[in-house]
Amino acid sequence: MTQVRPMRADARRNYERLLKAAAQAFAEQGEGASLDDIAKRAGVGSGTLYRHFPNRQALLEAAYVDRVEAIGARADEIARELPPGEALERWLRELTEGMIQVRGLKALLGSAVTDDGPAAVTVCGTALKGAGERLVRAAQSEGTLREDVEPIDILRLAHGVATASELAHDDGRCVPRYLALLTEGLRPRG
Amino acid sequence: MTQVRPMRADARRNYERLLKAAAQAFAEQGEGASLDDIAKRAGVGSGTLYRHFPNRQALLEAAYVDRVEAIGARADEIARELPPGEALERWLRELTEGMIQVRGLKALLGSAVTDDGPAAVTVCGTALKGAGERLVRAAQSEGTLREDVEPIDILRLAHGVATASELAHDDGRCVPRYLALLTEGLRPRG
DNA sequence: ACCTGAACACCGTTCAAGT
DNA sequence: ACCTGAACACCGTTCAAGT
Repeated sequence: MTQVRPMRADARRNYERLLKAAAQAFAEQGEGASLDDIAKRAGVGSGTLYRHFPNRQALLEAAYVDRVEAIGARADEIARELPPGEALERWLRELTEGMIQVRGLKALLGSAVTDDGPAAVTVCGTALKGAGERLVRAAQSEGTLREDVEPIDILRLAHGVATASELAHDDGRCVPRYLALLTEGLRPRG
Repeated sequence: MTQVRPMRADARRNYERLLKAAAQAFAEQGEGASLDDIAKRAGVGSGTLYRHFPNRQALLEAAYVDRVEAIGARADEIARELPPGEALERWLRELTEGMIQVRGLKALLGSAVTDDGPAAVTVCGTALKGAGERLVRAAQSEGTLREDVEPIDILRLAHGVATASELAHDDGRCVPRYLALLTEGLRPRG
């Protein structure tokens, strides 16, 4: 195990300022927000940003982990309230709507569920796959979800539905319809 | 009708060189290919590129119209060979695979089917909507496609499936599976 | 150990000067 | 009428100098 020495006080402060500034910037301008601008907002040199976050992806992930983990936790809440099939549907709707409403989140989740070489294990990715896993298996045991579907498929398809809905430029009003088509396709053949 | 005066010989030549260079660059590097690089490949000043194509979107569209129109034409060919429901499925598969195999095409088709203000009528968009329209209506009359689905929905969803498949990084090997789920969901409820 | 900000490379876009 | 390429603004990334 690698010992994580505590950050120096100024480093820790800068780190947190960067996260806050990043969350704001991404929410306002989407995943493409200028990194230089984020450093400026945080009152920090651009080099400091790179010291803490080697690339945009890392910053995006750090800025949104909490939110993604909350989505993961929602899966368990919902599972307690609804029968498996409905729970999965419900979670997928919240997930998809989140991707549309919170700018930058879709991009993050996209790369979190991407098979990109061996190092593709991100915190967000594992959180989502874990949450999806439980819902998927439960629905399959119940018999309301096809057996030939993996959690990762569900996540990718949710991303696809979010993308398709975005093309409509109607603030996600067609999400329910597109999701209904998907969940219909996901039912086991009778 | 606006009379289109023929271009001056050198202009016409540059225009074509740009198209060729653009098609190459987009195919190699995706829709993000450097415009400056395209101008250089075409042996032309960067200002000339902007004179002919006001923005990346215009260039991308011009470079790929032929290909998109070919996809549109395929719709009619397929419609002659197969019953409506199967024809639609088949066309969707070719469309989706095209978006994955030809770099830059997905982005173009995405913006071609986007509702983006009143000026969203692009050549590629209308070609695709026309082709989709015929297949969709035929399948609906036949009773193999839900009535509450518009051609534009189909195109957006195909884009979504392509996006979802891309996340797998397996060169589109999961396209058939994801498309099968979609077409299953598109069947009328019995 | 960490920060700063100048420096560099690269890109999109405009426009004065040229034919 | 059209072309060229320098000029400008902007961005990501690196790194020498500083504390």
